[in-house]
Amino acid sequence: MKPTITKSYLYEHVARIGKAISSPKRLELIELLAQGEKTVETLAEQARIDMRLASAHLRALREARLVETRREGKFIHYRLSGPDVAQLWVNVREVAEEHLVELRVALDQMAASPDALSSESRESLLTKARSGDIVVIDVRPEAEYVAGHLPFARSLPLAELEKRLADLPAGKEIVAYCRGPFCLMSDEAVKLLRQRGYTAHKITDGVSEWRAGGLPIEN
Amino acid sequence: MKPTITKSYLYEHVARIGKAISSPKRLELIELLAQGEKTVETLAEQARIDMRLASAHLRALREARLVETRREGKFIHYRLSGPDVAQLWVNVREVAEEHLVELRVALDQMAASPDALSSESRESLLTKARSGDIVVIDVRPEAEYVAGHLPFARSLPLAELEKRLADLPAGKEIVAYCRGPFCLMSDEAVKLLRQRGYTAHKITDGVSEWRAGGLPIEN
DNA sequence: CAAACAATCCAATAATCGTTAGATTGTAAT
DNA sequence: ATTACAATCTAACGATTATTGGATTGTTTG
Repeated sequence: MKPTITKSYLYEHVARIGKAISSPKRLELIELLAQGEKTVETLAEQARIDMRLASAHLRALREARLVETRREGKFIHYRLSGPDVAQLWVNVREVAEEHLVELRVALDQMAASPDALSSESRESLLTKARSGDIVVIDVRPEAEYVAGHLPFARSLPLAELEKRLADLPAGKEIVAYCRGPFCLMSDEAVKLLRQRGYTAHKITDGVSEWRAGGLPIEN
Repeated sequence: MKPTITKSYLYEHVARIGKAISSPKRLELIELLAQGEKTVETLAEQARIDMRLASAHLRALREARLVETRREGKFIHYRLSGPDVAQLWVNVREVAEEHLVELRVALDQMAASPDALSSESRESLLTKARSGDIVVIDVRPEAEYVAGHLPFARSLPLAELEKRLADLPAGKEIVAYCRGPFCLMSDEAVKLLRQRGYTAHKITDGVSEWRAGGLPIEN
């Protein structure tokens, strides 16, 4: 017997996606997964929550078909089920930034340098990076750099920045980025670099924002 | 005293948007509001729910700053607080269609003619409409047509279609549209037109989908 | 086979949400 | 003022959700 399909049945399914992104923890997990495939353990550690809680939230995300899994030995790797999921996260975050004043003031207070990029400055950044005029560094963990990074960027994880300062050319302007507007690693990198006499600033774009802006990502 | 701003505080605010769109009824209200400003009464009637329930859901949407209000006499008119909200609705719906099989099969069962538009076919539809090769009819209530409609479309509400058939040229191909992929008014219009000997089909695009496709909307 | 460990499952609690009913507010018309 | 009516508010319920602790599954390693 065929189930009666009502109009509200359609909205119920779309609401499954809404429910999945209605929890702060799950949004954080999505943002982390937008940086690349990760194990439950890594996700729990990076989101600073219990592994069992992470597992429960990932289950909810999987039931909404926003994430998929792959087993490798003892580990289960989670990934977003498509680039449209990362795009959705960016979209929701942008709507929130546009309409929720509290979020805007919080972002202003947190970020040392707001430096939001318009699409023109994205292009000009790309040009300057290509010509070697500036040095773009990716301060996320190396695994995330490997999974995808901005063009012409080199990997220089925040944790290793201090001991690998020699890798950076002396006179050049440094541009740091990390996971996106909510990530503070690039701020810390800029702070450290300026203390050491470098000319450095950050951009709020992460890989997802860059891609959402229509620009290419390297692997 | 300044509140301590943690990272999770940011995600909590984004989750407010997620919570707002985590209810089927609220999604339906958003879709209705994407057709233009409406009173609570109209929304309750068109969503087929009690006005008090509609009011409660609209309150939730207003607290998430997705809708705004305007008073006019006894009536309170609700509207989306920006075009990005309609765009978000389209985005969430598309993610749901992409990943939730149940939704896709339900849509296939409901719609007589699926006819999803790619961006090329949108352009070619526009060309044919401009040249007068086809007649595009907007079968939504007239108020929604007035609030914004596809280029070259004429208003012919489903409720009046039968008695206004004379308005339609005899030999021409008719293309009907309504509120979007979840709306069945265009299907009913096509059914009626074919019974009367017209060559008619529908497109699933509504105003929001059309705009999300980067094409212009007329007023 | 046993030990170690990643990850999930199960059960229980507290908190939140959706819905309904009844009472109340605000505006316009008589 | 009184009436009518759009809309909101308040209270209450049952249902759902987030979180935690403890037990269990599945895999690798010795």
